[in-house]
Amino acid sequence: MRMKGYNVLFPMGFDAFGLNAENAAIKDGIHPMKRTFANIERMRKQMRSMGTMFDWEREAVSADPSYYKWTEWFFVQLYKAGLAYRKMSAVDWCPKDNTTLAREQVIGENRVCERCGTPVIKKNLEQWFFKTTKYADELLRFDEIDWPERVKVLQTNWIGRSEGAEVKFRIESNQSSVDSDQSALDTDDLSLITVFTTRPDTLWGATFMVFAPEHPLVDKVTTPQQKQVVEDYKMQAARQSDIEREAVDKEKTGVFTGGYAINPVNNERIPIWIADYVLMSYGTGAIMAVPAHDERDFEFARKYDLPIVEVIRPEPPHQLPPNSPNLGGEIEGGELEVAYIGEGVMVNSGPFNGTKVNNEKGRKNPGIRAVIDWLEEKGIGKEAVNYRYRDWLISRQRYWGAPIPMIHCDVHGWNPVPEDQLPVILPDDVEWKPTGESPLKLHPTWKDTTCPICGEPAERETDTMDTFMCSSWYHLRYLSPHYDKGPFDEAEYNYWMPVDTYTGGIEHATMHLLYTRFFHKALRDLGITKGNEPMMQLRNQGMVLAEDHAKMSKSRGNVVAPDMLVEKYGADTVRAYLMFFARWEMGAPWDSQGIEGTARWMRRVWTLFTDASDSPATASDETKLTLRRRVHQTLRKVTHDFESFEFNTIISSLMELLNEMYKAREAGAAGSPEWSEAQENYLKMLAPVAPHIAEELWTNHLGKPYSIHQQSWPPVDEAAAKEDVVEIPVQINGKVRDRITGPGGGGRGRGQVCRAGKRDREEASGRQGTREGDRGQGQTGEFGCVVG
RNA sequence: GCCGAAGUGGCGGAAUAGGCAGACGCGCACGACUCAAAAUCGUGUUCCCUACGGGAAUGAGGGUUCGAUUCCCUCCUUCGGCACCA
Repeated sequence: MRMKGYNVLFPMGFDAFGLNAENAAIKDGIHPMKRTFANIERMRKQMRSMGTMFDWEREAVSADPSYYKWTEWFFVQLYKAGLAYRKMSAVDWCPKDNTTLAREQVIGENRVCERCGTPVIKKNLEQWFFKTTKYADELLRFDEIDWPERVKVLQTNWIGRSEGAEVKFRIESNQSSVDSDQSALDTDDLSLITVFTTRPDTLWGATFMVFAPEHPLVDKVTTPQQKQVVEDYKMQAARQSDIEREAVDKEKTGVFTGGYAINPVNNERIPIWIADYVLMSYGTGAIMAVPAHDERDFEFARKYDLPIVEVIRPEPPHQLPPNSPNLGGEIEGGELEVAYIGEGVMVNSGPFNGTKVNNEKGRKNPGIRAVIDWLEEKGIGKEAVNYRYRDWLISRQRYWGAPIPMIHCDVHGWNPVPEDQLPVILPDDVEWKPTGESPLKLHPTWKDTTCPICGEPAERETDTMDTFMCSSWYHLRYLSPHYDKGPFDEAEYNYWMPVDTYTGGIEHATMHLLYTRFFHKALRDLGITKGNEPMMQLRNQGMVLAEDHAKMSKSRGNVVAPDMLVEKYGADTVRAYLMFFARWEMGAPWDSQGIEGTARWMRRVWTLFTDASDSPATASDETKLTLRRRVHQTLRKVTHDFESFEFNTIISSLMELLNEMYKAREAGAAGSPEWSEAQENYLKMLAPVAPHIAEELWTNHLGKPYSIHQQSWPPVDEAAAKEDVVEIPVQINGKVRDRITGPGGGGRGRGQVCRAGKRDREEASGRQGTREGDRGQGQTGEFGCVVG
């Protein structure tokens, strides 16, 4: 890119806070601060030895107070904008790391901690959150960015948008309610319960309601007779781990509360049950159950003998294709065998009987659209959207992170640390080894401060921030890491931002990459950043696995150390091999033998350029033209492949061209202008791959001015790259029958169909005797070809 | 169950607006140089066959086409994500 005349900023920095660093420090017994900065120093050395061209002037380190001052500042800005808030809820807790985690940091169906792999548990705690859900809809839009489909799909699934309706059900007044506070139930607000459904068209089939066991209204609806079973069930549900509870194949369980609700569309009295298949954390924690058209409700209704009312009926059989399977059981009013999820017409649905229902979601479905309009008109429900996405929990009960700059006063509650007092410095004299408590809480004096409102004694927040907070804005700090009047210098921002190309692993898809997009959009609304997206082009690199096909890790002892390789083979070979040995986006297991081939190539490059066998050019014109054609074809390919991240084929093209050059020299091309051009272009193409050898050969053997890295990228001479003869095979029945040659037409843009003739296909087949005779009988086959 | 990605030699991987599959490299075999080895250079290396010739083959099976790794349909396998989300 630099050789193409762009000003490129390739910064390097260290996201040095966080569990990884802290846990490693605990293990080694070395203070995380000391350990972290020692590690950074070692990595800087490794990077330099690889010949990387980072702009070290712009290095940023998130664990440095000059950095986390602004991490804290951003927190304050978000707090002031109402995007940071504190709430009590059931949160994920890692029992090994002794901290809460964000929903994104709980991985897989075993629900393990993203850092240490320990299964997480739920705890009811009051924690700080960022209101990421406010941006859910906008985060689903990717039209401005060139990101891999994979990442977009992962983010879309993670946000999990579903369209439907909210419907209000009245809870029947229950004179004999367990709750002694009768008045609570008498008010309209509390006697209404809202449910979310994606299928409002099935409302007439709602024959019971189910609450999550933890639902706050459970006690209110439970009758004295049912109190004991309800309490028992709640206890049992609470004891179960999430994994047990969420196991899909588990048989559904639940108990009747004794209470009833009124289905607002037909005033039917329907029983209210509690069951653990309804989750408190999604929607409103209560559902309307439509057993005829929902598999889960169906299973539950069957088990507990609850009524099943069919409200969607498949179209009459004569409209179905013959032999189509019985869609959802008996149509003639009998008992359904399974829940029917497909399309059809509404029945038993009062004013909507006969309305068609298809498989579309939301308003695109005529049945759903009609019912939503009707609900809104009647005031008993409205169109609604629900997400599985949650707000971002950022509190960590850990030491090694940026302090959350908030102060709690008994009188004035929570208030941010005044901006002129930032940063809140992370003290280094704490007991940072694990005790199960927030380390900062145990510091004798650190938390003592005064309330910014009244000046009376108050306490600091002793939790620290999730490190993903640090990494949500580090691209901005690179712009001006030494700037102290703000998080970044606006002039630099205007010059560089947004990030043109961003690379990283796919594992960040629903964490860092989602957080940083949220962060950018939130800052945009605060007037701090511009544009809608922080990173325009994203490419994911694969992972280099160890030779045993496992992930490289110190504990497995299968790590290949880059500095050892550099020492053995030199930086150029290591760099080139890393580009060559696997597809960049895929990654592959390391192959320590394969690097020999790349080393051999480097030696052959060296030999070709340093052998003093440049005799007067004796090669034929054809040899020279062919050489030139190969050079420009390679140039075209290499230029293209750099842009599309196909680094492995860059190396193989350069290897091929080198082989061609050896042949051309053999044929006496050395000394000709074409030879010189080939040499120059070869080194220029080699320069980004193997910077050291390219420079050495450029300045010392070709005698060109220093530095090759400041040369401009050579343009492709399309005329020279053009093949002058193109041969197209013509095949019949998979056999090559004929060949047609024509002038090379410069690659693309061909499309002239030439009718080379007509031939009876059967005759052709018969002549080869490879085809059964009844094929294509009597037909006249026509074959064309395309000439370039 | 739902969503997504990927299946090509012993290995990493090439080739997709359809055009001689296996580029390039690893490994392996043979040869040259050498007293010898290493390095280097050269030749060969998908599989099968009555082998100067022919046949099969890009996860499996169909389809479109003169021609399919590439486009369409149905499956299978592997990996990743989500999952009682109403």
